[in-house]
Amino acid sequence: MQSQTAYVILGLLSIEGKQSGYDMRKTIQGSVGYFWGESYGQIYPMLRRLTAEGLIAQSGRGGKGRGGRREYSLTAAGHARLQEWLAVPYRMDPPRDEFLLKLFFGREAGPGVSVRHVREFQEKNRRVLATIEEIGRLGRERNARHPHFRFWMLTLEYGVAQIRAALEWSEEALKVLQQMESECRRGVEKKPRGPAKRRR
Amino acid sequence: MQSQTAYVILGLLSIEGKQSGYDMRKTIQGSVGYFWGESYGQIYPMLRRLTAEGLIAQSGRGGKGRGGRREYSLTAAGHARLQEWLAVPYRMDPPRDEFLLKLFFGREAGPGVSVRHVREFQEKNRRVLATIEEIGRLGRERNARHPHFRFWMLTLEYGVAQIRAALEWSEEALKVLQQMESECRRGVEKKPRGPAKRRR
DNA sequence: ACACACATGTAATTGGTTACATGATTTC
DNA sequence: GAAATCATGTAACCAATTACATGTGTGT
Repeated sequence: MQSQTAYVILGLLSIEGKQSGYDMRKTIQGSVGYFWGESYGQIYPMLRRLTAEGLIAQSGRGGKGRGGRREYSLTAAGHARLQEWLAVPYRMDPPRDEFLLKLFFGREAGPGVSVRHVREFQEKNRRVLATIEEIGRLGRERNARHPHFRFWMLTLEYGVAQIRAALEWSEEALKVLQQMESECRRGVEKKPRGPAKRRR
Repeated sequence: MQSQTAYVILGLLSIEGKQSGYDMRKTIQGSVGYFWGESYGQIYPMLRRLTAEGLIAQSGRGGKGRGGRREYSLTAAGHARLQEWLAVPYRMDPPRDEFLLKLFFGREAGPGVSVRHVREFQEKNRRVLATIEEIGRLGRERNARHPHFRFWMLTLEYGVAQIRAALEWSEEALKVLQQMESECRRGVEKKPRGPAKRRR
């Protein structure tokens, strides 16, 4: 299927014209960072592969041995390949959410533990929300007339909607869990061996 | 860090008492399936490892060579390990959303392509919503008094909230994209070589 | 001269999917 | 006894992170 990393790179180059591997990582973090990540360990080998396949090419200095900045840009073939990929239905990669997993098994550890997780969840989400909004602010300033702009805004708004929903849910979840916590405490007062809280 | 798969297995056994690898996969699909997946290729090797580490043990028939059902259950050590893991803050695994990626680069292919993706997105989400609601229905019928029940409901409600937000967003997104599509068409009428829509 | 950010790359390892091969049990 | 489904397992492969090693250019 050729790693998705390949297409992030092609896509990025289609927007930015030319970038180095280093640039790409930065750009990714500052634009799609909240829903996509790439590590250098993925990017550099992929740049080689894409060059070998003729989908991208180095602008300017050719080999130049080691060290030094190398910028790449899309070839016609690369551009075609990107468009092909865009037209293919996306596949959902199997979701894995450790937060929900821990919450699901939460009974095993008592509500207090889950309360901590949910609070952490709130904080993380608020931080991500701040990042997204910052990305949006920068984008609007600098790119409002860029032809890609409305597509970017759509992804941004999606992120915002998801996080808002998550935060609203988390308030309700906290209430439920705190309710359970206090039941648990009362239970323990009345009958110390009551609603087993620890030790199966 | 020892694969998360290990903890799904431990967690499952803590709830179900004893299960075979085969059971586990089924159970996972029918409970946490919408936010977690496991393949046999992960489960079986992990069952060996966990047995070797003494965190789970085979109930009943010991070796018995090959073939035949093998049920496992938690050992005291396994139970302790699960609780340890539950208490550790969860880590967010780097998100990767191919749908958003294709939408982000959507300009490259024209709004029509994105419209298709968003429609597909709606359908997928509606299907997942149906599954979640089915899981919820079954859960309420069979487990409403189970001590884990309220934790399960929390994860379920989270899923529902996320999907509802996604669907609401998708309606707005469609409007925007369709607006772009019609602009695009009008543009093309006026100047046939205009906002390149297809064929690089 | 030194520090620091910029920049590229590789090796080791893990995590995971997929496809395949095979055996056991039930049901007709 | 054939078919279906229950059940276990392995091998090949791919994707990805992490830690490490190294080099370059700029400012002080």
